[in-house]
Amino acid sequence: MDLILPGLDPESDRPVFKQMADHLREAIEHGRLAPGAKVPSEATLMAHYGVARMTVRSALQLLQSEGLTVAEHGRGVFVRSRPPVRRLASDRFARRHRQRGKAAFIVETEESGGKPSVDSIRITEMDASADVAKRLGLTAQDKILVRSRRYLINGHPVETAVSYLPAAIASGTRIAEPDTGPGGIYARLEEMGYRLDHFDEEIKARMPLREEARALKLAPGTPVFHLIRTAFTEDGRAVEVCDTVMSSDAYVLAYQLPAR
Amino acid sequence: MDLILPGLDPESDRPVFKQMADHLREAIEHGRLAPGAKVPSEATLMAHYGVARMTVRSALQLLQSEGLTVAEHGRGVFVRSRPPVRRLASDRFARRHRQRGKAAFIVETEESGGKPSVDSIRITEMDASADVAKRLGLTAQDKILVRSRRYLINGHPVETAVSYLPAAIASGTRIAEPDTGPGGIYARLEEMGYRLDHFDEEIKARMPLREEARALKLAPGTPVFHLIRTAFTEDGRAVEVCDTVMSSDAYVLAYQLPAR
DNA sequence: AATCAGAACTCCTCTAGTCGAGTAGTCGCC
DNA sequence: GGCGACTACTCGACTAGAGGAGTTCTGATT
Repeated sequence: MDLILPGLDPESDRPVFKQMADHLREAIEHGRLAPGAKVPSEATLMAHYGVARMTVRSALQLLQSEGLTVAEHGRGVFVRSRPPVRRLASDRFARRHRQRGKAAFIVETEESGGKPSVDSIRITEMDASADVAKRLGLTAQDKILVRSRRYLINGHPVETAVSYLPAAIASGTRIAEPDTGPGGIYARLEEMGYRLDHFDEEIKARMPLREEARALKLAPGTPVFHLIRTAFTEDGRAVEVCDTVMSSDAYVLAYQLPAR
Repeated sequence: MDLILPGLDPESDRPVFKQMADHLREAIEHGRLAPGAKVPSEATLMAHYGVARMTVRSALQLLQSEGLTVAEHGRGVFVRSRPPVRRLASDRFARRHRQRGKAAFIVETEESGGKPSVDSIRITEMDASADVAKRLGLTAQDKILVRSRRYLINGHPVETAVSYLPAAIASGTRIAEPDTGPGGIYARLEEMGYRLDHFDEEIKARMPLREEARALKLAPGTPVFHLIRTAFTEDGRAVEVCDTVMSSDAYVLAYQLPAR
């Protein structure tokens, strides 16, 4: 733990706390402070730089907001170690996977050696919101079945998802029950005659809302993927909209684009 | 500007500055503080809540790190107004677009009514890094042509991109010149006989590095998309890797996934 | 040897101020 | 009318403290 940090540049007009953050950031990026390593304590940094506590805290705050460190009350500040990421391939909703009998999330997680679980399953019925109605080609009068749940890997939450389906299709079916059975929602839809053709996915990245940060136990400085997927049948009808929020450091998304 | 904020809850064990941030966040999310509106000044908030200046600043800092507000020195703190987003469709690299003679970025931006521009074009040649070599199926000995540039819309930077191509393919061609000509790199590759088949895209979201934040003039609390695209020819050869960093609030990415 | 109490160390919240610097409006002078 | 000085207001950086609460180590006691 004998990290060597440069001194401050009194000539520079860069604020002291930013200079300090620069030094630490540089040490992290060059591996002198490895993932999981302990960043010098506030007291140590105060002494080394000869500054007040609040100045040290500003520097540490900056690094934390950049997602480089996490502070643990009573223990110290540590360099973030990125958790193993899960790769979402573009063929993840292919029929051949669906027919093997498990939901996409379960299969993928087990294949990569993790223990998948799902909790907070809630099913309600409500009027369609404007956005969902538009995506499903419905009007505001139409009823919607709403299925929300949270996905975890090894007990660690990574994703929340809310599916919206026309009540006319899904109400009273197994889709409206907590356990949708082998292959999940999409397998049930196909059994019911809605042959799926393709999905449209729309991806945004942003900082999480407060509830999202809580639900996914996100460290400060972790953005989320906000993904909205619409499922289309072979006759061009939208039958499901799935709105998911994913911890950005648990996922890499992968897609294949045609060049022709 | 007669925003009404609740008082503090002395019973709560939630820190004062977080309670204040909650109030302001709630006002922003419910539109009582509209995008572009001025958040009450530090002095006003000090008086309203009866707290010290640093406490007010902690609350404002929190909102800023969540990407909800921007502070302007000497003017005030304002609710962030999201810039118009550009949607990247999954067919954006289809041959029919390429053959119309302009690069994908230019066409799309003009279609959505913006003025596209490209700057900071730099072309170098170097040894392949391990990651790029692997993606291109080369060894560390192979030379790589590196094309980096920055894309702007209406003078506002939105994306930086670095393309890596085997020097054996691209060196000495128009791809190694600042202006790659109509249709861009991909059109040149196809002219040279490399018929493109598909692209693999890999998407991560994270907080920007310092240089990225500077190059894209990102407001604090804005994550970036980090997208790595590999171009494959019809015979399965990787001919280009493009590493791009995009301001997350300038883009929505859209993809189509097969269900079969 | 095991356990418990305390000390030492960590980060967290908050106060009460100082000085600095950018912005914008007012008001008087030319 | 135009221009500059002044002033009030804004956020930015920093100091020097306080008490609190969670963690870890250590040493004494059983």
